[in-house]
Amino acid sequence: MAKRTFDVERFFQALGDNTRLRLLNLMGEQEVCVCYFVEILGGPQPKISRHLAYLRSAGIVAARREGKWMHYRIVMPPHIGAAQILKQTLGWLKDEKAMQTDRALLTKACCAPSKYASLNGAPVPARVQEASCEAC
Amino acid sequence: MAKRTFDVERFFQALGDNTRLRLLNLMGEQEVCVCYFVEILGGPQPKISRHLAYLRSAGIVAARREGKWMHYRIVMPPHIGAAQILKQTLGWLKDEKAMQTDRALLTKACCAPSKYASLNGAPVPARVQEASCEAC
DNA sequence: CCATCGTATCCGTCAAGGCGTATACATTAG
DNA sequence: CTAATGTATACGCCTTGACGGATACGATGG
Repeated sequence: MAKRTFDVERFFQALGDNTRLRLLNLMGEQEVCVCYFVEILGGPQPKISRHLAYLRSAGIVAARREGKWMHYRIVMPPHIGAAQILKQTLGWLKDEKAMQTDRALLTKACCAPSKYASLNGAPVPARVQEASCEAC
Repeated sequence: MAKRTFDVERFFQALGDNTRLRLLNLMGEQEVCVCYFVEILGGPQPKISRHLAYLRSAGIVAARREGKWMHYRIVMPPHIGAAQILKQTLGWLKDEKAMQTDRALLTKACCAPSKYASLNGAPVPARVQEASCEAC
């Protein structure tokens, strides 16, 4: 189904777009529902979906369906070198101011999804569900 | 002259091409003349030149003229995160079989440039010049 | 069943970028 | 000066991919 040899070019190309970097940053170690991406990044939903499909085709993220909601999470590439690069990139994104803002918005949205008209009843990301949510 | 804010997208896009990865791998820590790139990668010279220009525009390599020869070397990006990614990428390339082959060809070419018809009189890369050349 | 909601894919358009070929530029040799 | 050599850019062609908008799909609820 997937490619048997990891495509290095595709991997770096997947990282070469700011929207995709923002998506990866929001996922971090947790699984996030598409509706939050749409809410936070603000663009039209097909745009988000297309970038997620790109990341999936590059072997960087995986999707899981839960009812009508799709959850995306980062998966480490089978290639050791690429996995290290990806980890390092995620770590560096955490230091970027704009990325921190995105993450803060995600935390807020997950703690009070009812505040967002379009997110009523939306599932909460896995990691946030367990802890750190009473901090809000 | 150069961009004052480092372009992250451009940086990753620069790494998303196998020809450019091969060029970076050949440079490693040493300065290499364009004629060696052409010799080893085998393609038409304008192709090499265009990829080098791309790397230069992304702030990853710098050029130095010496007579009619141009020497290219890797320069660490001003962005700390990007610099780490670049270092890690270079380290991983050293483990790739195809990349090792390229490096071996460069060492051979530098030790016996007269064997290559098109390289007569070509300048030898800085690092090879100093040491490790009697190993051939 | 049909309606609705979340998500994915299709469509046309456009810009970026890869390629080969031809040509321009820069430096040195004669 | 002109010729030759190393390198860079210009050109045309083609593919990839980003976008907005429309539409299709999939699951749930009535």
